[in-house]
Amino acid sequence: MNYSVVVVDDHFLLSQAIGGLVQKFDNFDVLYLCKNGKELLDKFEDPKNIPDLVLMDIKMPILNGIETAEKLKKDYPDVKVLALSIEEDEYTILKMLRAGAKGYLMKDTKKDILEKALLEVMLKGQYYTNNVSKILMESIEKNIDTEIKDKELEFIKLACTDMSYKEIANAMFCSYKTVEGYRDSLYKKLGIKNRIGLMLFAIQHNIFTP
Amino acid sequence: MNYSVVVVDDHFLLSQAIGGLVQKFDNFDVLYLCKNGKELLDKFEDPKNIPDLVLMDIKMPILNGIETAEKLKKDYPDVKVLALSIEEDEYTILKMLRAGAKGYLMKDTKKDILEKALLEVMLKGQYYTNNVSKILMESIEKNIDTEIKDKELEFIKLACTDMSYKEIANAMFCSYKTVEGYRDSLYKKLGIKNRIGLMLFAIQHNIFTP
DNA sequence: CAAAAAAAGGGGGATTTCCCCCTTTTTTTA
DNA sequence: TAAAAAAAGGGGGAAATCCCCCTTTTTTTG
Repeated sequence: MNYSVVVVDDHFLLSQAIGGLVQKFDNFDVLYLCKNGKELLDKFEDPKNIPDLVLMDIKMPILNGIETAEKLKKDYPDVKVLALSIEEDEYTILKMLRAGAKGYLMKDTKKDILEKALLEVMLKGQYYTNNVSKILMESIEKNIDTEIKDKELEFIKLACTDMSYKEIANAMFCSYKTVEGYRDSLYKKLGIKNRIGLMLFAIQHNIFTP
Repeated sequence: MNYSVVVVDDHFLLSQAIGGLVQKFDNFDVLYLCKNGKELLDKFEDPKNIPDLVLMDIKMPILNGIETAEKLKKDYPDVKVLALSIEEDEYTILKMLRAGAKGYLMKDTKKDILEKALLEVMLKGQYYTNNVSKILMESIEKNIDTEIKDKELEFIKLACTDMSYKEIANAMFCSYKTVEGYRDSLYKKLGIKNRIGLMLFAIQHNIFTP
């Protein structure tokens, strides 16, 4: 009996391609494809649509990968989730793993690595590439008390631009004072003292890639 | 008759190793090794010490590669200069080429590339690796009127640090107002409006590598 | 060598950033 | 559901940054 897999990705071409690959693997069958998390959860209403493993993008419209993974962890804890994304920053990857993903693959992963990852997740419960393991290790070493909120992450990315805080507030649809709040809280918890320090932090943690 | 080569580098181990490589090449002989530009120019007093080609580091004590190349261009225009350095920024490479170097090689260049470069410089007058050609092309496209001075370059590198301008002035042994002058002139000629913009520029042009 | 250009230094004001400490609203959690 | 925590917003002052315009000294160049 093969393991059943569902691919969730808003880029239909990509999910089709990946579905095609998975279908060819010996121990796996593709059950169906979805365009976002909402569609997936709707499908799950019918128990025969619940797969062994979900291969899911992070950035998706309506219900994104992290939110979907959290719901799956709560309501369908037996379904394994494997994240599949291009170039996310360290904190997003970390959040996806905290949300219950058993591993994280780059979209340009070679097909035998994909097969290996699928198998390991089904057999051993998880699969981490070198990169991801490194991020995990570092996050354990350094960031015990430094969890960065979504809005703060968004702010950091804009702060790596030559925009003033006033302009950033505009872009984030919030008040200037709120933006100052994000900045102050980040400066405090990251132990930095100015915007250049924030930018250096962002580069070092792949939040911003120049 | 083989071409004669002199290697100039303050790291004696390295210049010995490179000298050894060059000696083995079919068309080249090593005349002698030098530790800096001053030593080289002293040697040149005796005409039989003047080689066909000088393979020279940029960062050296007493007389550096750029200054030496300028003197050679003036007093010994027939001697070809090939720069040999690790990870310099775009503007330093450009300055070395303006000073008369016929090409620029990374220190970790493979030995057949080194041989190829030496031959091409002797036969065709120049050798540019892909990287260097790209920098040259870009400098022609964009930076016609933007030449960055030494002190400005030094300032940019420090501005990519979380130091305040006061601290930078201290580090550069000059007044705070002078540093402000460097900044203002850079902002004007690069068309940027704040320190983040300067940092982005520095990263894009390999002046600062995070 | 004289004129021109560049480097170094400065004054002063407008703006932005930094760093506290505070209130109200929303969200979490026990 | 009540208490606690977090998010959002704000006041205000000190410091840093930005942006002019100016003088003196040094260097370059015709």
